[in-house]
Amino acid sequence: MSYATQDIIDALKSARETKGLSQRALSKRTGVPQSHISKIESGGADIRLSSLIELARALDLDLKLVPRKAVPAVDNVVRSTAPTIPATPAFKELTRTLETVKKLRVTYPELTELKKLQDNFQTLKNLRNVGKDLEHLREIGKPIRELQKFAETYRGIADAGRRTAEQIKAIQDAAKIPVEQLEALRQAAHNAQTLRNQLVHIIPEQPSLPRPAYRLDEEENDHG
Amino acid sequence: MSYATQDIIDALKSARETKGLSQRALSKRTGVPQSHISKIESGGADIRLSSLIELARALDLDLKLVPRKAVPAVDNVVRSTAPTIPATPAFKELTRTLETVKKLRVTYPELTELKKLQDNFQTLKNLRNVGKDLEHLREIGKPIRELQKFAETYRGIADAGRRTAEQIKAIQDAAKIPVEQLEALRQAAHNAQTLRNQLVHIIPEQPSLPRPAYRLDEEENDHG
DNA sequence: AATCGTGATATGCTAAACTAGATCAAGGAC
DNA sequence: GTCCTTGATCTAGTTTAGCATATCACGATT
Repeated sequence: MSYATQDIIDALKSARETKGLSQRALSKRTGVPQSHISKIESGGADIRLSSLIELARALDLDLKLVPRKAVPAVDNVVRSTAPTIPATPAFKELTRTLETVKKLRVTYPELTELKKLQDNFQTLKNLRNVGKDLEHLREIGKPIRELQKFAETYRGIADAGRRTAEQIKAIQDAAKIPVEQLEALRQAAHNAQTLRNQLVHIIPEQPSLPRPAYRLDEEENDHG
Repeated sequence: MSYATQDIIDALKSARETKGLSQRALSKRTGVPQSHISKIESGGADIRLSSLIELARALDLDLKLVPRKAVPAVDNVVRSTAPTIPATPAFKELTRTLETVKKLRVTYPELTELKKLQDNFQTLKNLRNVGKDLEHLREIGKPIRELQKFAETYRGIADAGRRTAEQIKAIQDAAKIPVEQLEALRQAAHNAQTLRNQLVHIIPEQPSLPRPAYRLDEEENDHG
C-alpha cells in the first residue's frame, strides 16, 4: 500500500474521530457496515471511488485531484481554514508529548505501551479537547519524558562510530529499560486511555443521515 | 454515479488530454490496460483508491481529502497555480463557442453534432493550443451562433406564460431546426474534429514510466 | 489501396470489495 | 454482577474491478 493511500485513510479516520463519531455511528450515517469501516481504516480494503466519496461526504470532506505542484499551496490553504487549534498550555503539552512518543516508537517499535499512548494522544488531539488539567497531562507525560532521556543517554553510545549488528544488539541489551520505568509507562498508558474515554463520551452523537445512492447507474453502463 | 465521481473522472481525462497523452500512452505509463482506461473515463468502472492514485500520479496529480468549507479556497489556489490560459483571440473565441455549445445542448440534448462539437472543443481547450487561425474558428462557430439565435427566438415564445406539455411540444415541433442549419452544423462538427486531429498529432509522446507496485501488501493484511 | 492511431467494446478469469450479520475481547458505567 | 459501547474479526454470498487479449469502427496519412 502506498503512502498516498495511507494518507487518505488517515484523513478519513482522523475526520471521524475529530467529529467524535464511532465507527458504528458513521456506519449508521452511511449504511456502510461497521466491520467494513474497521477494515478500511486498518488498511485492509482498497476501496472504490464511490465508497470513498460517500464516506468523505459523511465526514464533510470533498475529494480533489490537485496538480502536484499545487499541493503545498493547497495544504497551506486547508491548514489555514482549519478550526483554530487550541492554544491552551494543556493542548501544547499534549502535542509535545505526542511528538515525543512518536520519536520513541522509532527506537522501541515493539513497546506496545507506546503504541497505546500514541493512539490515545492522537485521538485527544483530533478531538481538540484535552480538558483543562495541565498538571494531569504533565504527570501522564512524565514517564515518557524520562524514557526519552534514557534513550538519549544510550543513543549517544550506540551512535558513536560504526558498530556491527552484534555490538549494537549488545548495547541495546545493556540499555534495557528499567522495570520501574516500564511500570510507570504502563500506568501512563492506562491514564491516557482513561482520559481519552472520559473526553470521548462527552461528545453527543449526531443524527444519522439517509444513505444516498452512489452505485453506478444502470443507464450509465449502457454505452452500446 | 454521483457528480463528485464524475468530477474526478473528468479531471483525470482532462489531465490526460492536457498532457497530450492517448489512452494507450497512459496505459504504457501505468500498466493499466487501455480498455480499462476507456471504461474508467466513460464512467463504466468504479475504480479502486489504489488505481485512482496510480493514474493520478502518472498525470502529475495528487489525491486530497479537503474539508468542504475549504473547497472554494482550494479551487482558487489550484486555479491560480495552473498554467496561464492563453489570452489569444483564437483561444477566447474557442472558449466562448464552447460555452455556447454547452448551453445549446441543454435545449437540444439529442443533437449528436453538439456533443461532437463539445468534445472536440473541450479537447482543444485542454490542449491549450488552438492554432492561430481566428478566422477559421469563427467560421466553424458560425452555425453554432446561428443556432443559438434560432433557439433564443423560440425560447421567448415557449417561456411566455405557462403552457401545457402539449403546447410546449407543438411549439418545439414548429421550432424544428431548418435543414440548412443542421447541415451547416454537421459540417462544423466535422471541421472541429479535423482541427482537433491536426493539433493533437503535434504533441510528441512522452516516455513511459515503470509501473510502481501499489497493491495491498500481503503483510498489511496480516492484522491478526 | 495499405497502414497506423485512437477510443470503444468484447471475452473470460481471478481476486477482492461490499454486504449482512454475528461474535469476540476489552473496557466502562451502574 | 449486568449491560452497553467500541473496534476487530469471522462467515458466506453477490457483484464487479482489473487483467490479458483481441477486435471493431473510424479517421488520417501515404
